[in-house]
Amino acid sequence: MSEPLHAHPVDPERVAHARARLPSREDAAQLTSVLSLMADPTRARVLFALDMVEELCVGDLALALESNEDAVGYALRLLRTAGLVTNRKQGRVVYYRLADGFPEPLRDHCLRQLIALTETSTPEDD
Amino acid sequence: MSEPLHAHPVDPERVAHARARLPSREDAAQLTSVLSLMADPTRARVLFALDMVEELCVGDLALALESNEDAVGYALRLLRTAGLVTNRKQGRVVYYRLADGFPEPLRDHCLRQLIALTETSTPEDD
DNA sequence: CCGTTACCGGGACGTCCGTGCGGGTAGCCA
DNA sequence: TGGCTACCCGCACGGACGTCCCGGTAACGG
Repeated sequence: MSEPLHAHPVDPERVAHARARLPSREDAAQLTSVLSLMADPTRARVLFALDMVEELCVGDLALALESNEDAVGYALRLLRTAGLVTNRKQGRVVYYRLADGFPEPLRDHCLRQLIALTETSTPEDD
Repeated sequence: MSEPLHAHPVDPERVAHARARLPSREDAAQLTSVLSLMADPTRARVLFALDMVEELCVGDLALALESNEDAVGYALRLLRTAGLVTNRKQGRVVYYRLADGFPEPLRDHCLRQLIALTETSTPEDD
């Protein structure tokens, strides 16, 4: 059989310690769903752009990212659905910006920190 | 034609501003590749666990996560390949821990901040 | 009023990713 | 030495994801 019956922990203390304060699968899923949203080049760059210039319409966003409207539109749809960005419609132009409730830790600690990361270089990926 | 020729930016200033300091696609890709590694419930929880108890072997890790060895093994393989964790083999047991070069910003600002996020609650996901 | 622009939405397709399964190796124990 | 344990690896399947393509709607302009 290949199914694990690793019935005897090697270090039961640590197992208990870890298991006790580990996020539940649901919490982890919720967390990773947010991370997944940022874990895409297009969406991440959309967020970066909006973090910098506050507000942009779809076409301009596509221009700034040097991408096409399809990709940007799809990215915005997901971000909007998740509540990370909001839109304001003026005439036939739709302006997007980071949502008011955009998680500050994400913005301050992740978005910006991670940009710094890429500037120095991430860990070796060999 | 469906292809956008949105030739005239609505707000050229902001477009230029954003485009100028936007991470390149490669940088973004590199960044998101790291994020993608964390954007998975199993891998994220593995990292959380290792951040707490410093060192765990594969079987114990599976126990702590209440997962199976297959999932954990696969997660560890990717994390190891990316250089985010290191392993130490003692007898037939392999102990894993966060790599020395584990990006501190990731650890301090993301891992822990994000755990706090899930405890209070993430943004509305309606 | 007709055409164009800016954007949204759905469907189809190719691709990647995580999981489960089976087999393989190295170390322990009797 | 033989069996068992802890772990790694490769493969095939299913599902999710992103992109392309097309049609649809609402606003502006002549």
